[in-house]
Amino acid sequence: MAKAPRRRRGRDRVAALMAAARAVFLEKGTEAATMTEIAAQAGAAIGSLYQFFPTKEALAEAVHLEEAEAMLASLAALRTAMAERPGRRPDAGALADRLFRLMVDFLDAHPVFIVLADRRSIDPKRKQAVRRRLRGEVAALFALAEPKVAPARIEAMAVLIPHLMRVVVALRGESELANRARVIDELRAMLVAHLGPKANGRD
Amino acid sequence: MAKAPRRRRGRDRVAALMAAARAVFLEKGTEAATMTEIAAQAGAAIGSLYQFFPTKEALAEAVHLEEAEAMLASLAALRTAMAERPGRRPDAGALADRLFRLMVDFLDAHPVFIVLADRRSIDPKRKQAVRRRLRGEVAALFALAEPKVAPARIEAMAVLIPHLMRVVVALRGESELANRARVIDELRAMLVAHLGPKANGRD
DNA sequence: GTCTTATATGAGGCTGGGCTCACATTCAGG
DNA sequence: CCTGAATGTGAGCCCAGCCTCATATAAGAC
Repeated sequence: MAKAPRRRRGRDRVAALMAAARAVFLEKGTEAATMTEIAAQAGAAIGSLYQFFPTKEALAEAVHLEEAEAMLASLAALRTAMAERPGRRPDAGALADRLFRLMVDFLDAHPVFIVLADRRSIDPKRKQAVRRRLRGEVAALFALAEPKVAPARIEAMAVLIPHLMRVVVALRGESELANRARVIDELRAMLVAHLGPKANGRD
Repeated sequence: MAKAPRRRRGRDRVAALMAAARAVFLEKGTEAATMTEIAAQAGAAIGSLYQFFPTKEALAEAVHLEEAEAMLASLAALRTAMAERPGRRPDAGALADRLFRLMVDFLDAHPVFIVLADRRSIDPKRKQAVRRRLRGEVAALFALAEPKVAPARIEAMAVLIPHLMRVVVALRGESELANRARVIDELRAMLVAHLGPKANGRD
């Protein structure tokens, strides 16, 4: 955002514009979405949109960053919760289960996140930075849960688990799929079993 | 393709045009790719491109279909090979391993396939039809390998395994990722173990 | 109340890119 | 050869969509 709002009305406008952007980006994708439609959906004139977001790319990046912060906040909350209860720490399998569910819930509330994380409209450097932070959080969680697991393995899971969300999103995108819940559950079970107490012996 | 080529020269042109389309779609995505650039890369005039493909969407669909047929052909070949050796049939885990590797290899040779399978440029009905056929092949393979596995489970895996390829593609798309191979291997191991001899007891 | 600055507006400039078309060239069959 | 069909060509039409700007209004400071 080039010019941050300074008055109350401006902040409300920006909130409405970003909400509209989320909706339109989700429905059409970032490239097919038009600035005109976003402004209209927010009940604003096109000029107002450009008042706060100098380009379409800047708008996409602002939304992407906001979504990413929400995701990171969820993970950070989980981490502090775990840190405060050293006695009840889950093992790697249980943690993976919680992480998977947390991310699925997040996608319910923020379905546009992966759309933006994928599309080319956003500067690869920014996407990379977000991924790095995300992985850092996931790795920290695993390190907290089971400090003995090999760092290379933790790193691999920190890369893999967020990417598994793409599968969930793709499954949701299929309109005519009878056993969607079943498939998602199968994926979760696969992950949890892989990290379960009996399975973390590999190197 | 609205007008199929009738002469030798026309067939060569179409081949060159589709090759260029694959390259440009892969590099820029279907929406950012321009018909002008595709024609140029094929060494053809823009008019020649429109001679054979009446619209950009038709071109994308033609490429998508061609890629899909190649994928289906690989699977069909595996199936007939298996059917001809009833003695040496792999169990579900071993089959999943072969399938995973086959698909990864396919993505090496046809990296544009998932790009097209994802993007909105292609009619959802067509994409759905391709997915259905793909799932049919995978399910048939599992049914051949282990007829005893519950149909619902086979169906779930037939949905899941192709979608796992999205993860592989996403990993490949990350330029600065040190342990890419390691992560992909972890994913494969996870899948194979899930379907291995000790694991297919769930329902 | 007045002044300054933030915010609002939407007609229109401008450009890129999908697509057309009138005309040129090549090829196969007779 | 000759002729018609297939193929090749690229200037340019057309329009959607990003973005600008001149002008108007609201809101906070004093």
